[in-house]
Amino acid sequence: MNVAMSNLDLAFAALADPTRRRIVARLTRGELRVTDLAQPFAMSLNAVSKHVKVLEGAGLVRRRREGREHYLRLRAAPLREVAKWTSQYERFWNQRLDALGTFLDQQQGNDDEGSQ
Amino acid sequence: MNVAMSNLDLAFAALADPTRRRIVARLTRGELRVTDLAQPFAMSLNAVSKHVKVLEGAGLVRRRREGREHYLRLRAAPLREVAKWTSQYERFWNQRLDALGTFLDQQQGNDDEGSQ
DNA sequence: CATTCATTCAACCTTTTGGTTGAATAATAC
DNA sequence: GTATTATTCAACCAAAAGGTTGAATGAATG
Repeated sequence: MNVAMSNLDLAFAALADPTRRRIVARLTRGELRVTDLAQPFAMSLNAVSKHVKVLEGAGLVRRRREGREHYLRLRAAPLREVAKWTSQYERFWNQRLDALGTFLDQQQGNDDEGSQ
Repeated sequence: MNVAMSNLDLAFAALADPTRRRIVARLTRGELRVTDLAQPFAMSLNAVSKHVKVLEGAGLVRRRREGREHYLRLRAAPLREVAKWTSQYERFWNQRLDALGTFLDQQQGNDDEGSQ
């Protein structure tokens, strides 16, 4: 992406890819080397290596070099930022819409509420 | 993105763009027409219209047509999913690393903890 | 009805993304 | 010292993303 991205931008962008979210998930069980990490994925090691670098750039992964092996560790701090941003909207969850929302519901609109 | 994406994929992908996150933020104050929405952005109306469609595709925005005007409303349910996914990692925030993590900290590694 | 206004559609363009393959580098093992 | 192993670097590629402009559609307005 663009040059100067905010931390939040970087985190969201990094997490937008499902493979990278799987990597994050796998790293909760402890450190893994790049090769270990790549093992269950149906893509080249190189591809995984790139994904790791994206996560690293977003601060979601920390790398510890030990000889030729690179151990990756989850660093969840950026996830906290994502959670913080997201939970700003808690009051809008539950479809319990505030004043305006309910008003609009009443005047029928196109109400096919069952979608998604 | 690809054909069949999960809801979570769609939500994360939609939120990866800072413009779209701004749109979401603006919609907390109530419904807006596409034109209103586009007004503060330094890009064409068409570009904003596209962003809205992405958000709609991810279920983050609901559209209500009234004559020629389209009123957009926030639908935060997908944000809840994002929050849920994210908060799986709460226990990793705070650098209070679990068993393995602390073990690794002890054997020094390359510990320049102050970054980001 | 002719205009203007609100919006999308369609085509196009450039940059980014996500993947590939084939070296290069550098540490370990034989 | 020569393989082998772990990883990155570099070049390339196709597809997607994010933007543009110009035209189409369809309501509202004079």
